[in-house]
Amino acid sequence: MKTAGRKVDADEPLYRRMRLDIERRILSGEWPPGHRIPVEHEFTSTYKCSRMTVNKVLSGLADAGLIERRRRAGSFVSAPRAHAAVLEIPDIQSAIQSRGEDYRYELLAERRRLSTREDMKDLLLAARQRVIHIQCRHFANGVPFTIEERLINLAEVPEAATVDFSVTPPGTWLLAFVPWLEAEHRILARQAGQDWGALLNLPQDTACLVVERRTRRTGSALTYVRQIFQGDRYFLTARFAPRDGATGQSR
Amino acid sequence: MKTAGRKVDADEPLYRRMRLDIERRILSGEWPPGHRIPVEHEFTSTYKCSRMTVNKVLSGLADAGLIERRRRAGSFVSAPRAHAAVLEIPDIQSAIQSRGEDYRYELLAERRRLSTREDMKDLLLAARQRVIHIQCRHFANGVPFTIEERLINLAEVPEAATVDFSVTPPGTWLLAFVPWLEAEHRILARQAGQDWGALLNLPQDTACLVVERRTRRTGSALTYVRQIFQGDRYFLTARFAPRDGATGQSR
DNA sequence: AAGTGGTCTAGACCACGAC
DNA sequence: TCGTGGTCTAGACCACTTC
Repeated sequence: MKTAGRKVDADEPLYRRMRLDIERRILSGEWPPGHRIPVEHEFTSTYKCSRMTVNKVLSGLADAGLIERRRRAGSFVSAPRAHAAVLEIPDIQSAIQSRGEDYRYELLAERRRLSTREDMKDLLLAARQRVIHIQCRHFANGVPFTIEERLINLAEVPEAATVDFSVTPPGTWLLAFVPWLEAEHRILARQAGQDWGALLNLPQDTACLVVERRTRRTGSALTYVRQIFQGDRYFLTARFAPRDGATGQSR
Repeated sequence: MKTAGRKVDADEPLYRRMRLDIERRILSGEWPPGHRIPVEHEFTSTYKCSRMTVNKVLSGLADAGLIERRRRAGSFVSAPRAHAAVLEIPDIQSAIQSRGEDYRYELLAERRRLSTREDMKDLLLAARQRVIHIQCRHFANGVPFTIEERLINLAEVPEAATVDFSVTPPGTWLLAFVPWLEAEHRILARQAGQDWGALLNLPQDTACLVVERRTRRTGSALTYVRQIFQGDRYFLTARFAPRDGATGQSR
């Protein structure tokens, strides 16, 4: 075992150059969907490296969905999966402040109660639980930016009972307090109507963007939130790169 | 080098069990954000395996954004990044048909022209190019489902000049023809207005969901599309799982 | 200076599945 | 059957960064 160590060929690790090479071939269409790419052994010759290194690259491409690997058959360029995009839905407070705007928060209503039938559906509850129901409003530069309606499941997040939500926005508190969750989102458009119009200071027929999110660990949801934005004042952006991007910009 | 080969401990490869173990600790809050997790060498003892195997797991967690790794300092649980979600934006035709509904397509207008100033912005063109401008409509069970306005950059996709878009929906053709692209999405809400209302058979003030997408390889865009949906008839769903999900459901 | 992760090797055995 | 990928080892040297 003489070994490694020669490394630095161009300051860029071998596996990354290999990965980019292959991605380029796929993205350029040189290797179209369905194309069988070289087997691992061929890559070890081409790049003069061990099979482990090749395997790391090809496994990564398979994880990213760019190729599919089948034993005995080989590795094939995948067909693009419609359009998958990574959507970043930021904390409202951070979003407003990061744009250099002044942030203000207002609690409109807070009720603690036993879950209604609808609450149970929103929170995926199997039985009645105590919940907190919050309605609040976020301002950017003094103008209503979004209204928020939120349920917090006290069975899953008992600490929420001790928080003063007249001061602390529930989203900000939850994000800081509860680590790493799964979330399901639903995005739709709806007319403001009387309630939303009054709260967002908009004509009743204005189109609003509605983002609903259910946040959970495994079973019941911890919280359910519906945020309403003026439709053309706020928008979501999403980006898809064949990975390296979705994987978290990396590098 | 005696070796490997003992493998099958529980039908589940070691690296996956290790990965799930660590994810569980992070998701449950046992290892909260900022927590320093054991160093690679400790894991080799715990799991009685080589450092490569541990490294594969921890590197994967770092790619997924669950931990951050710093030389000499160690590996730390990340703070959750707002809410990242994987948004699937399907091909219209597939989406309608996969719900068992009847799909119909109608070309409203097609023009071939030199890019206008606005086209250049939408397609990120540096110079004037020939483009195809298409307006079309998709029906589900005979009812207008979405209207679409699309630009195709003939400099990047010359083959589009030969396609009969009165028969083939441009999105379907592009998805099948052009492999693996990057895409940027913008999602917003807007009132129907006169044009959209007439085409979607809606009152003018109806809230519509607007999805704009620019698809590119590296430089200029290949195509730019704006799709308009009745706001409460269609919605987007997105899901975030701390990976394994975004990485492509895998498994 | 020393501990940590980053990368890599040259093997190994296994399981799957196309042939 | 046997080529392919799947997983794993027991080392190695390096680079970085904190101590």
